[in-house]
Amino acid sequence: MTSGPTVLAGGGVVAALRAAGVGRNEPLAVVAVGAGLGLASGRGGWAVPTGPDAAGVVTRIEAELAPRWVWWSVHGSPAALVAGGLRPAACWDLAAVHRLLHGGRRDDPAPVWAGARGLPPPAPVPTGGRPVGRGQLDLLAVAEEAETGGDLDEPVRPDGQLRTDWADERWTDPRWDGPAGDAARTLRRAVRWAELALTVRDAQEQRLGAHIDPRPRPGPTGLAVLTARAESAAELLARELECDGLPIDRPTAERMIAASAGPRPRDDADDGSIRRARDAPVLAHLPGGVDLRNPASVRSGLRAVGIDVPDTRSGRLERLRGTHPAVGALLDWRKAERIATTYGYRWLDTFVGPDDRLRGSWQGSDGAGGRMTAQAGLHNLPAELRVAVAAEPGCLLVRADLGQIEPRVLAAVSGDPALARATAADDLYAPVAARLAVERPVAKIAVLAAMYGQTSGAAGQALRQMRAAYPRALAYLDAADENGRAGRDVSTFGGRLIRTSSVITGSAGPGNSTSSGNSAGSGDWAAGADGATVAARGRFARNAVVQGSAAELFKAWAVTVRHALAADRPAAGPPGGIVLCLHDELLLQVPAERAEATRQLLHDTLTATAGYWAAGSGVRFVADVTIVRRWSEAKA
DNA sequence: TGCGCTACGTA
DNA sequence: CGTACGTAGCGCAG
Repeated sequence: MTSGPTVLAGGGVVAALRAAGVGRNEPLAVVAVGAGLGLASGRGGWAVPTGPDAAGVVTRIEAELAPRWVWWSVHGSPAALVAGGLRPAACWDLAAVHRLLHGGRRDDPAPVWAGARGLPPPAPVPTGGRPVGRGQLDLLAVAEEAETGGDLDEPVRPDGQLRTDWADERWTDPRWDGPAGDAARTLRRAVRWAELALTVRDAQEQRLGAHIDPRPRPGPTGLAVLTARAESAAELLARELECDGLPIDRPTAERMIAASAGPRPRDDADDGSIRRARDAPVLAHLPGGVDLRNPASVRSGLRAVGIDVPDTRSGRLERLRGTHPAVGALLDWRKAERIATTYGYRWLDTFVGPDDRLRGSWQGSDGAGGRMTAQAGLHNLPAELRVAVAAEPGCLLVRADLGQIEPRVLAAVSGDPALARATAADDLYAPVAARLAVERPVAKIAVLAAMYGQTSGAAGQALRQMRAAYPRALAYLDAADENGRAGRDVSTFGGRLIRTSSVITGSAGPGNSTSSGNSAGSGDWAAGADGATVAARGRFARNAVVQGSAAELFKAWAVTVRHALAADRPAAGPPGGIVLCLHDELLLQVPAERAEATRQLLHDTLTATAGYWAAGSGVRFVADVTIVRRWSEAKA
């Protein structure tokens, strides 16, 4: 270590790594800095001055050696590599695996390191590089760290935590190198940083391997490790989705927006008159002075024409469509207004690039159960706008969705043999209905009520029947509910820790009203909450174990599809790829002549994924695949 | 300016 | 008093 890492020329890096024994699927940590790359494997560390071609060098290593790339977070320095075209087959995302093991949504190296070393999590550090949350105390801590940390080339503080000025990955601080920087020294730090990443990975894998599988399964690698790999790849996929975008037929999008919002306004005054024109048909049915964008005003306006409603939600008003012309006009207006405000010209101009691709940021795992999330409306595009999502010339869209994934996942994770038998049917609700001796719609309500915790209405009786028919599935859900009520953390099937004790969501979530923030310890968690809040936390946990496990299966499938598509990459022409992930649905764009083969690929990959994910459970998963030009042509 | 509320889009 | 998420406009507090 005193002699420093080996310095490799960019051209000779593949040969040198191969000579050192770096091979397929073998962990190889990478850190990209301005001057080049820091690489580390179990066989050594290498500094690779690349200049601006870092992505090219890494891509060559990938093509020749296909290691398992290890990075602190794909949102960190590797983001530039992905943006530069790197499309690796395998990776290990320390932050993603950290979230799997410890819950939460932290993405910065400091808590990842702390988690791997069994240290308490450090205070959050925003992009600015300064801790937040306790004000001056943390500023003092930073100063203290600089004083007591000793060697600036040593990333670990005396207390075992990471130095924050290392963790923010900006090693060109003039305190160290002077304003001009010192490229060689920065590269040495990058290698050290990569070596640390490798130690974190090893600790994570050991911890994952120690996870006791909920059900016995064949093969040497437990589900937790496989899930860690899939979650890592899902974060990578998220970056790729950000880069590649969703193909949009811009003229059609413009036409759809114009139909709802009117023509594109030339200026503010024009915008005002277009808005007034949109409002006019509704206001004609209401007394003067009503503000359509103010629910309270709308409610009093409706009362003035004899419609008395506690709120003006569309679900409530829909039933009153026939009673007064104002109702229908208002509902139609609301739909148009949604397009105009959220998915209008501003949305188009902001998120659809000159190459007619809709791009937003993606998270591979967010929220309670670790679903993927996306911005820019990618996850809540109104159905009527899907007509504007269209394959480019020479390509087709392939849409695949997992049928009834949540009850099937419930059957797998709970190990309920009767529910597992029901998954043999394409329509799971049919055998459930037969078993409960009820109509199919009732069976569906009963299953959903069990998973979501609904207690009111027709669900009550059906729920009792469910409990009798599928006791093991219901016991699994009830246990999650009870854990949530008590503030005990729960786990998904793949081993994701769901912290019921500190999650903060909306008012319906477990962290509402009186218990502001996450400061409350788990001890007074249940005691301080009222009955409704406790019940909400129970429902949250009940749902999270199913939704979260389903998210893991979905992502495992998605990244398997991604991998298979890359292996199938045509010699010439555009490669096929995933362009959208939507909880239980994949949207692919592929060359037209490959569409049918892609259909088969989707089924095969699901079989393979479910084969290990739900091994031994007897649960069948099904995908519905349609090949279309436009997303709207796929049946819902 | 920031936050809670209402509302509505998706799964 | 069925879950999760993202986005926008309004009203209010600061």
